Amino acid sequence: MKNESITITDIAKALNFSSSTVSRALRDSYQISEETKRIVKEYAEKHNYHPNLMAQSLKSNKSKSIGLLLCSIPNNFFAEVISGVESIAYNRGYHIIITQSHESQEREARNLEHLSWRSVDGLLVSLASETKDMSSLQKIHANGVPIVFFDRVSDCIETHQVVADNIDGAYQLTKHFIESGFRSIAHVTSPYDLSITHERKEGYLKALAEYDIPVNEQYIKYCPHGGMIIEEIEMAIQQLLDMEQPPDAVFTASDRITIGAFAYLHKKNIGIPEQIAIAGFCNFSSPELFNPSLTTIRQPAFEMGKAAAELLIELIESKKPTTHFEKKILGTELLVRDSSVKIVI
Amino acid sequence: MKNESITITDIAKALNFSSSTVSRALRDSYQISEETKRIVKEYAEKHNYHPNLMAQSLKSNKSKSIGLLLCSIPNNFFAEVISGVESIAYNRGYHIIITQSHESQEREARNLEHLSWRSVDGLLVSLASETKDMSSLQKIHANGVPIVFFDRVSDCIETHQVVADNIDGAYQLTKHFIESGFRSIAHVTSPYDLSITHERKEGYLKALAEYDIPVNEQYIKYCPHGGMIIEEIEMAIQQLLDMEQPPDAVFTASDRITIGAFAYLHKKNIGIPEQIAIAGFCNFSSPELFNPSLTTIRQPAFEMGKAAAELLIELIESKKPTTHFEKKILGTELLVRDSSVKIVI
DNA sequence: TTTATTTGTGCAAACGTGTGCATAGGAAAA
DNA sequence: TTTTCCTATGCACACGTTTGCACAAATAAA
Repeated sequence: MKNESITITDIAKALNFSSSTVSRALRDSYQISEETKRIVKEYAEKHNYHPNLMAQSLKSNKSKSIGLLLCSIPNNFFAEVISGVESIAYNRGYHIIITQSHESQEREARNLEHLSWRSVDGLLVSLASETKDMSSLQKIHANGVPIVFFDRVSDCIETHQVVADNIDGAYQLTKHFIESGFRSIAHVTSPYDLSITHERKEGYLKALAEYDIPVNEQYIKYCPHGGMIIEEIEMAIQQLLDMEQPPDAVFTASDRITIGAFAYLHKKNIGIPEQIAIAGFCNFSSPELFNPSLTTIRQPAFEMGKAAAELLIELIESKKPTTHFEKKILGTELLVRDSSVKIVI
Repeated sequence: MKNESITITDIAKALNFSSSTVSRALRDSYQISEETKRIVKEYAEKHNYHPNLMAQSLKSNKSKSIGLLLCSIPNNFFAEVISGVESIAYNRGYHIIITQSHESQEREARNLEHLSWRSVDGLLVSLASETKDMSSLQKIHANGVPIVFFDRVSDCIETHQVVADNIDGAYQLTKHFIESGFRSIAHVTSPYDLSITHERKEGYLKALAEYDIPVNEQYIKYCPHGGMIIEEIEMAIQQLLDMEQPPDAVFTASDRITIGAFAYLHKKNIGIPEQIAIAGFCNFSSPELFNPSLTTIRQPAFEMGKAAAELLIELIESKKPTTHFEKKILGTELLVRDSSVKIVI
């Protein structure tokens, strides 16, 4: 890599061409004769030439990199998203720069700043649950950096969005609870302001309405930090259990909340699903091994990553400014297991 | 980022200095008067100047990036490693480029090639289980790119290594099995050639020897693809179960093998731990929720990532060639749960 | 006063590519 | 034959930074 690297100038000298001719030959310019192209390409191939990406970047003002803004890497959902993004980016010649917000608005803003210094060509963003102030994101976007939202989206910027079908997923799960015989279904969910929170609640309410089950606002609990703080999950569950009419089932809205709530019920020796059934959104890898096996709604995380990356690269490479933006909604998968099955006594 | 970006030349023009003076002032060169430095820095601060990293890279031939070569991102162990690496790299001004080998030697070689084209300043490598040919790695290293191994290490290159204390972890777990009353302890492990395989087997054998338990070679099963192919795990377990004297406990050597084996026993309705106990290396996040709760040895993945990144950056930035290399061994944690407890009938 | 030294600044080249413009040589048209 | 046009190539500069060297001005030493 250090010693063996050949430059265009080296090739030019060796073949007695000018560096511009070599450059054009390698890029298949129409101005160069076939003969010359052949000679140059052969020599380049033989000497294992590869363009210096830093020089290209400097010249073209394109870094061939895309920034990824998400909550936490060791979270199965995001890890799968990353994997999906990588699979596309790799083949299109982009590399990805990952930053973690850990749900903190302040870290998110700092990360955005860093990414812009790195002059990324575009951004894939899943908002931190804390985030209310979108100004830094809007500023970057206004400066011409394309952005694609995934998972936790926002309308503060007019651009593509890639999400799971949160409404339908929540609807299917709630419906499943109802059809299994549960009537008092609680909902423990993410911070109030997130897009996913609204959508999942919408699906939940839709199912309840369809079966004429009255909505009990006491049954809906928000976790302001998205479950980053385990106590907020535990408190929510405990409040539900302490109610005069505790729910007989609980629908949890995210990976962390689902696992946290499940673990808390375990810790408190509360029978699942006898005392309370539980199921929710979760991309954890082996919920079938849980005790009892856990009913989940899986999001197509890998595909979401792929789709988001494809849309972003399209935006980056498009010549004319894009005017029509797409909201890509990918289907979820309800996997019914023991934690949501009514046990008739 | 696009519009607002100010260059050194802009500052120079605005303040009527030459660009070299500005450059030196910003880098605190002793040649520049305090007064000038103050003026330049103030202006830079005010106009939100940030150096163009691509230009710096081109000039210095340092990309300020480090390549990460690992098996799979959505594997909790590696996800935690990445997070650890990121936490260090971020603060030291490096960004990381992640590539996945999916345990394939061929993809690993391709990734290495790509990373060298990207002119990374250094590499963090955990070998794919298939890999036998180290020549491409050695070539890159010979060209002056520092490399630090983590987890799956090799002696083919003289450099730093960061590993978990595999011998002790395996020893502790095997000892725990023995002290719980198990005597026929099988070992399902990774491909024969990996460093971790040897070390974990060594700890296993050490514990057996200590308690004068004869080694049954039939009890040791290798998974040539490290469990990427689920069938090889299932076959290994089935072979153990089919033996005339089947083992009463099995020690599994990696995340994937542990989960795969556990799931297979589930599927086959084999009582854990009554018929066969199981425990192993596993960085899965919630093994206490399994049915039964799963005894694991946790590796300090996040710390391993941090340590590896620190060593690598030290290598990259060191002026004189490093001659003394370190093998950093980080302690593991045995978490005893129900899957490894002898049930007395 | 002259000479030597220090201090602060600018010039110009370099890193490796890409590209607008000029031009030499040859072919085709007049 | 002269003029026009096309083809293939080279020149020179730009991208933003860094750095060796030169040099002017100010100061210190002789």
